Amino acid sequence: MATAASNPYSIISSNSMVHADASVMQQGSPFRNHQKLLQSEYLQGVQSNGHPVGHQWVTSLSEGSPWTASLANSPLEQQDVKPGREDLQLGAIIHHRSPHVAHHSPHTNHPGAWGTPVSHNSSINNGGQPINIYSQTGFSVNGMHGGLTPPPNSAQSQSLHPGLRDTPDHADMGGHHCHDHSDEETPTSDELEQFAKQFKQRRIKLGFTQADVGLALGTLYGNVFSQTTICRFEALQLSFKNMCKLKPLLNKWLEEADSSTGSPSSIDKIAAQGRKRKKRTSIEVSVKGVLETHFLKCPKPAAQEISSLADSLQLEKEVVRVWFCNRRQKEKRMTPPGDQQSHEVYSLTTEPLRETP
DNA sequence: ATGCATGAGTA
DNA sequence: ACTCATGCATA
Repeated sequence: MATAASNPYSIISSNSMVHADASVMQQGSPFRNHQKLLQSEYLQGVQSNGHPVGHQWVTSLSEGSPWTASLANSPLEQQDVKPGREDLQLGAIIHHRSPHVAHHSPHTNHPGAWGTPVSHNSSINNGGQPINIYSQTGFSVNGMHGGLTPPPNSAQSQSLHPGLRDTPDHADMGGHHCHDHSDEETPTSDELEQFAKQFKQRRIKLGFTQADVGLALGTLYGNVFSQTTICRFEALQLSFKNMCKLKPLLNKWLEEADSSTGSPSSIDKIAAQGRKRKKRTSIEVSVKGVLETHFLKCPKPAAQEISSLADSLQLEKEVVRVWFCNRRQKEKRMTPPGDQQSHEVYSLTTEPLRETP
């Protein structure tokens, strides 16, 4: 009796219309839940004739097949294509990441290896140049933070030093100058955890939803993020490297956010184009169990094995393959499933301590 | 908050 | 074909 009564095969339902009015994704912000209001046409007032950057968000989607349309839509990447206005990417913020990333342990039983920050070069190049701040526009047009009246709370702001971190350790790469960037050095997993928690607190206090932050990052720095990503950041459900990359951005936003409390920040959003996406196949719990079992035995099944597995489970091979990919990714997150990084001392089963005043 | 999915970059 | 970063859709 799972919900997946429909055949996993014919999931090519064409009824997956884009309902943009779905506003059910709040994580329970006590303040107010903003709407999504996507699909808004974002028109560039100034359009360069030659438009050096090839950003195509105003896609036309000349698709012929469902989700096979290969649009070169890369919303954001650390390489280029900053979906911002014309005022950011002029400087060619291109930079390359490290030539080599030495990390790849064959074993998968020990995902929590974040205690040892190996050499992670800070691939986040934040020039930190004085970007022009938001151009405040009519803040009620989008129905955004027009009503955002954060209580002038300025009390319990903890002491967060953005950019005051001791260099953890990076003993590798013999013979190189240590750039004296007292800012974005590789944080420790502990610092990340703290920051994430801090960030969440502040965010909520300021009355922003995860989605808001994601959008704001886009308008502020040109990197839009979804609610999902923000959520995962707060929950430390990203890879270590990914966390490191996002931290400075979110940190920046934090500063902006509480430095301009009450001020209308222009939050325009970029229209999300409609790109057909395959309907999410829901795998029955029983089937998931089987997959899990297989995963424990062999996290990386060969193609053929996947085929047979898919066959016996009556799933598309692709679905099974993706499942394994996602499963592997999950193992690599900072907070692996089942592991609770309870930071507070609440009543534990093994601890008779339960006095919470 | 998460599960399944997409796509660029790699090996 | 995999990893990785990321997000739509959904629970």
